[in-house]
Amino acid sequence: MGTALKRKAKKLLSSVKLRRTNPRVAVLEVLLAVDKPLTQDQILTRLGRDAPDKVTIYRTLDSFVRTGLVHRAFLQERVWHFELADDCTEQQCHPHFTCTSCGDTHCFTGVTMPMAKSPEKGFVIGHQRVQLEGFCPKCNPNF
Amino acid sequence: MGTALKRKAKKLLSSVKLRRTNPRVAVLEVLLAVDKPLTQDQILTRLGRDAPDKVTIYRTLDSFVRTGLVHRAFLQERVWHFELADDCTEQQCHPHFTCTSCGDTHCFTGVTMPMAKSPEKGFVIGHQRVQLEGFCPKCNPNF
DNA sequence: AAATACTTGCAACTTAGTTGCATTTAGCTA
DNA sequence: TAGCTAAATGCAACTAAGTTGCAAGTATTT
Repeated sequence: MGTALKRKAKKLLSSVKLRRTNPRVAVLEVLLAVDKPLTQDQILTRLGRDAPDKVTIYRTLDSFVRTGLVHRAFLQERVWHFELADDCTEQQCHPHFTCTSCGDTHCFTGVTMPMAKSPEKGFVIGHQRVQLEGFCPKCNPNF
Repeated sequence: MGTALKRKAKKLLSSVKLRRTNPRVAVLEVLLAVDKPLTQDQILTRLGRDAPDKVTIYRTLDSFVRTGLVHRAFLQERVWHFELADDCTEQQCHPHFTCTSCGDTHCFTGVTMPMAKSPEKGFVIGHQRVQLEGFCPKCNPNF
């Protein structure tokens, strides 16, 4: 893990007043390095040999979500995906694309979607999530 | 359960060449009556006293999804929601709204969203899903 | 009405997430 | 810098929703 990432991770932790523990720095480093939504299990795998307990990762991510450092991006196949919350507005994140062939997920960061409008009075739309499915370039047969 | 619904359910079953069994008719009746996404558990509850086994409901819904009668609308809190597939296009369904206060889900059937555009060559977007969160009229404090 | 392939129900399993509790540790204070 | 204390960790055990295997039952076909 690069030292620059480590430094960035530590800075982020103190910015939200979370204790700078090894598991937290490690998990945050992974998310900073990858910069796309990962499941807890994927994070665990990437931490490799000396990864903390899965419960620690669970609670670590929970603390990140509580402090707004990280978003629960979406639930796919009964698994939460987590990603850094940096470029998301209050109302919506960028769309997420999942390849139905290889299962890989990509952030469509540059793509903006208009907010849906309530069909009738009384509904307050606080947050909008857009999920896309299809083939990624790697799995696209005519590409 | 109304006899009209039952008749409609039976007709739908034969239209997709599925055997007309009691559990299937019952589950389909529930979905026809409610006309919004329900979880397997919600369906089980609505069937009440003489509901079939939860595994039967699981497999029943599976057969409905296979034949295109029903959509898996989305996964919320690790639970699939199922709804009739009638008014959905190939590319997208209507947006779904979930109240963060009472947890109730509504279909925004009248609301259309533009399809997201791929940010780079090679991605094929086959399906788009839009999820909304906020307060429903019942839970909206200023309504 | 009999044959048969499809359905059902039960039990047991899987997986991701979650909780309780004893132990350890980061960051504060003296 | 040592000691204190609240916060964080790891282990084990639990939960919920979905899933599979298999024997028994049933809808459709002939």
